[in-house]
Amino acid sequence: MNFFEIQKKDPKSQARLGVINTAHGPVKTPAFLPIGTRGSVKTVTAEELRFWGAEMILANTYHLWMRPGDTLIARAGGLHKFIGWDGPIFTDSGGYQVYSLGEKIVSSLRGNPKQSNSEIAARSTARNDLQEKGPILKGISNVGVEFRNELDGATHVLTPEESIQIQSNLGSDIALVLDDVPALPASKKRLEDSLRLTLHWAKRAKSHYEKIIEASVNPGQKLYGIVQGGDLEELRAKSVQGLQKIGFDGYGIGGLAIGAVADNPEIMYRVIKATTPHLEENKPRHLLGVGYPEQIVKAVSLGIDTFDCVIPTRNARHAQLFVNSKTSPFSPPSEEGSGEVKNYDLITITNAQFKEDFTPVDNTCSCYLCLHHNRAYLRHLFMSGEPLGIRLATMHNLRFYLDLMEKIRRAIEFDSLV
RNA sequence: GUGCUGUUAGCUCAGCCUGGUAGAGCGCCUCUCUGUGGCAGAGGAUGCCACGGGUUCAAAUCCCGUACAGCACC
Repeated sequence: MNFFEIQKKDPKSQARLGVINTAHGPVKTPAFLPIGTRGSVKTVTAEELRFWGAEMILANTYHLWMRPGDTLIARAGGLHKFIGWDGPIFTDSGGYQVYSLGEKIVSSLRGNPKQSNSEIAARSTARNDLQEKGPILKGISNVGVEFRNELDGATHVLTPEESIQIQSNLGSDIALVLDDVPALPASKKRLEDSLRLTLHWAKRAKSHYEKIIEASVNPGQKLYGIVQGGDLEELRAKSVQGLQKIGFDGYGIGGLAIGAVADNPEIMYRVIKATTPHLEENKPRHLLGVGYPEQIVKAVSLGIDTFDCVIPTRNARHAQLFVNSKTSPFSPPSEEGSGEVKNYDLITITNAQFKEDFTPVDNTCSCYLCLHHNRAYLRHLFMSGEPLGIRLATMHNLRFYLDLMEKIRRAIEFDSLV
């Protein structure tokens, strides 16, 4: 049985319908992975996730390393047993924290919705500087990344080997190599340096993986390389070549859900378009950290197989819910440009307009929230700080995303994607 | 009944002494969030300054009275 099997290719796009066969079972693709950074998809149970159609979840190396510790989890019998989820688990390498923990330092630079390009550039420069010499993220070097743990103030160095070792102890089904995630916009030199480092780390990660995989908590664990290179197409191609030389079971495509790229998805589409043709067809492709529903649909059409993103779960905690609109999910784009089709509204349930709205959040949805409660009640729960509001909203948004993936798979099957 | 203190934004209060037509915190309203941030931030609305007189070029501010509240004493 191959790790990845393509069942059908869409005749009109690069989309693929397939199955990833992991050591803990199959994952139908295209797939969305709910995020459970600390070994928990916030507020929901494994049984609920499975019921809604989640087949694989994502957990985070860095956070579990810090607490409760990967060796403790290994003693518990691995992450699957520890958290009570016997389905496939995908682990991020900690590479993103190179970016996100630097981000925390410059939080005062965030939050302005209408930023000029120069402001975005200033933020990116600040982040890149911090990534090199910031107080929490003390430094990136050939060796690895030095973090100062916020929990106890101690410094820890995460090396490519350590990241693999931790993921081996966790026993995830798909592991990622440690990568450097540069903020965009960034200079060509910064991107070249970053890519050189990421490839250097990837080689060391693979080498360590080969040494320890037999004795790992999960010997069936697969390893993905991560394509970097910022917004420069030639660097992305170079990145793919470098990874192919090392040899991986699949690919993460990184650095496309942050900063200037998040603000302008066209960059993301351009980079994906320039990347996927270089990748082997029979290896799965994961787009790290993306995204909004229309971005997922578009990325699938460009040849992406799996996604993970905080949006459905985090936005739920921030009172924002996805609601289906009347238009067909895959009707042709009305305007030229991205080819995105936005077929939903993102409502903020705390808005005063819902104070006396006694209708369901989404009357086309069959989740627990929509079947049993109305908007006014959900708003009340949020306004009162009742935890149930967050939980119900999380359930609804995950249901929305997992339904979207089901619709996408069906659309590929019946040639009706876009 | 007498004395003292108080009455300013939805709430809790600052400003009064030394006059120049109002502030804070919370709440409320809106926005932002892409390999997690139950976080954080940005912006916004709201006042017959208890009421009635007076002094003054000008009163939340000084003076007099009234109402209401709290405390103390009868």
